[in-house]
Amino acid sequence: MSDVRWLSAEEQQVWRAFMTAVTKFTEHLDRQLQRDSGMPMAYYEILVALSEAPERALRMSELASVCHSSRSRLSHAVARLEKEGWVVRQACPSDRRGSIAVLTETGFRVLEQAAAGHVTAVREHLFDVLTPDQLRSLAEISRAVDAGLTVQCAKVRREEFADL
Amino acid sequence: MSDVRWLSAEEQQVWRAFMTAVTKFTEHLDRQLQRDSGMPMAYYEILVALSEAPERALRMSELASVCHSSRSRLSHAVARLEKEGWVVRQACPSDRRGSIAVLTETGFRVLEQAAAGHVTAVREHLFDVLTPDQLRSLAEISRAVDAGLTVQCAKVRREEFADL
DNA sequence: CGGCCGTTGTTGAACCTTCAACCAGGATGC
DNA sequence: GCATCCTGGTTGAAGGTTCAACAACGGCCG
Repeated sequence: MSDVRWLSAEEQQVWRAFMTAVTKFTEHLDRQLQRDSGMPMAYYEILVALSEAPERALRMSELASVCHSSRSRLSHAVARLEKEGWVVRQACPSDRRGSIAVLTETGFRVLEQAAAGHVTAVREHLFDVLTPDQLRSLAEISRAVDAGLTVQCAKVRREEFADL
Repeated sequence: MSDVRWLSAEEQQVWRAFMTAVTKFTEHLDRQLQRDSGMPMAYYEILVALSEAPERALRMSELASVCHSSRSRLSHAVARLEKEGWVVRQACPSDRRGSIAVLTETGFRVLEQAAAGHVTAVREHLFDVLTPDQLRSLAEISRAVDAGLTVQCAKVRREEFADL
């Protein structure tokens, strides 16, 4: 257990700088959306996903995977979005278990409004403060981290299988 | 209002890759800590901050600023940590409004345990998947984003003053 | 001193997320 | 057909965060 590879002083610096930036950044975006459009970022992303889908509709499970959200979370979220009148749920014709979330016209207009402020904030605090080189790096880094997590999760799933 | 500088296709790709990576990464860390040590990452960071402070003690307001946390959040969090016996609150001798959070011996040991798994996860999914060059980039990028947010917040505060 | 304002910290309500439990419907094997 | 298992989706409770309101204290200036 004591064979932990602790972080060096420089590594700690990088790590903390990273976490600070990410925390402040996402907090800023979240607050902006909440203040200007009355929804947290997770809900905004649900609306975006729906708006880009054919017919502006997606099955709950697909929507969950597109949004990197758990089924449960999505269920609660869509319930709220439905109460606002931004989304409606329809029965799925091909699978009677299924539920299809559809973006309403009202929801689409709300999304358009929200997008303006959100994109502006993203540009202002991410794209405007980075050089083109840094942006390319960020893309690479993001893909590497994502890939690392995906591999790891596959490995964990294999181990779970091994347990049974 | 329509003078929004929307994102180009490439910019959108970078933006989504970034958000996906960050979301998955923080979610992974949070889940790891919750599972193995029974605390969310925000609470872990409170314990870390206390452990590094002289006497392992900090005033609530300082603790809040070190952890980038609101007073309210910290108050709730410390209440929970106190219930676990990991932290105790003492009156501040120099300022009778003040409250001082102190890490207990139990809390310190819990933190040591938690740190092993946490640092391992961070190394595995961040440091191990990035090249030294990418790490240097990431540090720069983080600092740039952080700086951009800090400037912006200062500007907002000035505008609030202007309103009055 | 006494009034006023800013700071410190807590509280409760509302909201969001997580987790475990659950129901209903498909899919598979006998 | 039916027993079994897996999948899709919802629900309620527990825990975390946010926001607004508040109480208590310090600091400042008349």
